Amino acid sequence: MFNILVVEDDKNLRKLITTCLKRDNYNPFEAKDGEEALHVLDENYIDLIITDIMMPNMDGYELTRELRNAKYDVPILMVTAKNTFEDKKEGFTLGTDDYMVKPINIEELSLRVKALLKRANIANEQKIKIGKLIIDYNGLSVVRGEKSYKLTQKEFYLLYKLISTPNTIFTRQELMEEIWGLDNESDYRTIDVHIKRLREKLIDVDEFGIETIRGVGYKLVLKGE
Amino acid sequence: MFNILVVEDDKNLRKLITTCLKRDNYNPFEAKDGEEALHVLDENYIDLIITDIMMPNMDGYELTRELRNAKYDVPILMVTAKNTFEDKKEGFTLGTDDYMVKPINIEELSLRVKALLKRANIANEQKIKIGKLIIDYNGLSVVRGEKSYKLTQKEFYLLYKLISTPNTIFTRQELMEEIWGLDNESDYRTIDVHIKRLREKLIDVDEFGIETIRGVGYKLVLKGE
DNA sequence: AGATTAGTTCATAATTAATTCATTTTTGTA
DNA sequence: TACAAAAATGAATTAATTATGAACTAATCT
Repeated sequence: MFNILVVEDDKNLRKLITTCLKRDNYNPFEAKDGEEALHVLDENYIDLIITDIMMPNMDGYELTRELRNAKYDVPILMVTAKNTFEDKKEGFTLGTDDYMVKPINIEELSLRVKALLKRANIANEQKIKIGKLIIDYNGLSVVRGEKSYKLTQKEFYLLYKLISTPNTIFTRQELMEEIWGLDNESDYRTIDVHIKRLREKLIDVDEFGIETIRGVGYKLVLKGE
Repeated sequence: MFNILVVEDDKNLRKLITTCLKRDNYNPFEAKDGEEALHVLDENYIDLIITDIMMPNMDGYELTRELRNAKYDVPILMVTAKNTFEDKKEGFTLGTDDYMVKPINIEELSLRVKALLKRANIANEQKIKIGKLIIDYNGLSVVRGEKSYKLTQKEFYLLYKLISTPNTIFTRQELMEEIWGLDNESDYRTIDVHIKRLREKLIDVDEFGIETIRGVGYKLVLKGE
């Protein structure tokens, strides 16, 4: 599932686009200007950005410039009423990937999003972002900045399961069936040991914690900053 | 210097486009329909294709279909008078990357070509740079300043695959299918041996390292600079 | 043909993940 | 507070995977 950020100050258009994206099985995020977009990007892993140009506070050009300066290479699709060649040139020069002129055909937008995702080669990225932490399914690792915590398969899948639905208790049986398989006969203590090792390895990760619910199972809780 | 193939039956437009491409320091090739395009592609390495849709013999749709069927992933930009949503949908569905409606602004075409090449870069760029290191596809070597590490074909392709998407684990099966071919029956230990030799040869390259993910595969990680 | 190089296979050693088990610690509650 | 149940922990064990050296085969060059 791809995470797509829609940056657009016109609420109606924004809703129209996100609705369409949802229908196409994307996971849309919203921001009403560049500044808000940067915040969303800080907290979430985003696969593609659709942005308007003219917006209050920080416009689409500025947003694009900021991102490219920060070597952030996410595909960007500009959607705007500005139709002169100079405007397009400005957009492309700043590093946008595609440019559509309003009024846009929402279906064409969908096609272009798909083409861009394909070309950007992010066909199967699976990452969960929590603050500055990135849970990287493809790399089986937890990364924050330079630091990378290496987990083993079982450890990672266990963490991934817990973190996919935070604040929800999973019984040992559920975890066992999901990660070890339905027929597995292993002792439930095995899970305890893996939980222990996870806690140990991620001792200085303060974005979340794994809590024991006595008599029930485990849950992962996100911690406020 | 990028090689760009222009497929267009209208001679005037074709010349206009190629002239513009030359001015932008691209190396244009020409074809007047899909069939001719296939011949050009047979004989030359092409980085990007600009194609009309309506042409005699083989049209742009058919050309795109042929190429994508053959798993030929070159970026394609369609330029056409067909402006209905259905036409665009057809184009994008077949696997085109961008779509421009005639009459086209030749300068915008140039911008879009540039954006596409940039985005497709990883796939077509024959050299990858990492700090002072250059991974040279043509020379099958890794070069830093004066020093050059010579790799064999298999070793190089393996490294190249891993380094094209760093921090991502590739299973032995994926690597085998990609480098040895889908039908290959070789032992997975073969990969281990090549990995070993790579590590050996590149022992004093500290820009990256190849990590074993036990039970999964291998991944290449870039080291902090 | 003979020599050189690249690639593969194989047996064995080394390493690591996963599991089990025994013991200690924690927790809820009678 | 004491007790029993549950969970945490450390250590040992087991099972599986990977690394490695060397032999072998195939391909290429002279």
